[in-house]
Amino acid sequence: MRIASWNVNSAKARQDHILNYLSAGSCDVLLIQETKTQDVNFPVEAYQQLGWHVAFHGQKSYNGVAIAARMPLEDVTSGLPGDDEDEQARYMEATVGGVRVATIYLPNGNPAPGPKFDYKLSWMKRLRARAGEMLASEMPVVLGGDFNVIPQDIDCYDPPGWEGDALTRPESRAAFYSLCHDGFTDALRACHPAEVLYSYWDYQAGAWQKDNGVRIDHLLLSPEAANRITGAGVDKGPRGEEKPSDHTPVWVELADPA
DNA sequence: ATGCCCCCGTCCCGGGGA
Repeated sequence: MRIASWNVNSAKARQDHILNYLSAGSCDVLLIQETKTQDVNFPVEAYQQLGWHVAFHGQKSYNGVAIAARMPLEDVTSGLPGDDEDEQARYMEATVGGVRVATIYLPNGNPAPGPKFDYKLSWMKRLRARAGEMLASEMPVVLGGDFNVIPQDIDCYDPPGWEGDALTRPESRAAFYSLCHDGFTDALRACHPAEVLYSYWDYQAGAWQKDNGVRIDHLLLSPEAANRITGAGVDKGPRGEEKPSDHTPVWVELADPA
């Protein structure tokens, strides 16, 4: 089973890109972020016509996540627990093919320091709490999405230029690695320990052409899922298409359960 | 030091993104 994650920067503006990606057999499950549309306007019929299942959790203009899958989606839950006041649509879970998946659009957190950075860190604390519950379930778990964290300097084309940014600050990296210390595996880094891998290139200043990228889209696997990894990588194709998202998909392949 | 570009919306500018 191949699970991919893609921040599409608008489900409607990127509808053809997404459907082409699914039709091409690129994955079995797609974790989608930044749908930027309310649930009432989500183009659900387009997915159903392809024979795919889809669940979505959105809001007007900003944020929004979705999960598309060949197989039925079970036990869908929307929203990250831990703050009833938080109305930003950034998190959803489902069980598909026996794997518990989460689609994550983690807050950017800039400017840092400041209230937006505080929100990012508190959100990551809530994510760690929820992730701990999922670990305890001993299900195979895949946390996939736009984490808005550049884990290491190798994941950034210009580390000095990004110093102090919310995506590279020590507090952000520590919160990301606390998930790893708890037992989650960064699938792309585990499969490619020394390779430069990027998943996002800014629209501006010819970043894509110059390969000025960063790796901020991640797939974190619980031990029960990590034991089944047969490969992981970046699909750079979609970033080079006409009117692309500024992110490109990352994927992990899991062997069938033993 | 700033903007480059792109998305959205009771929409032709401004807020937000990373």
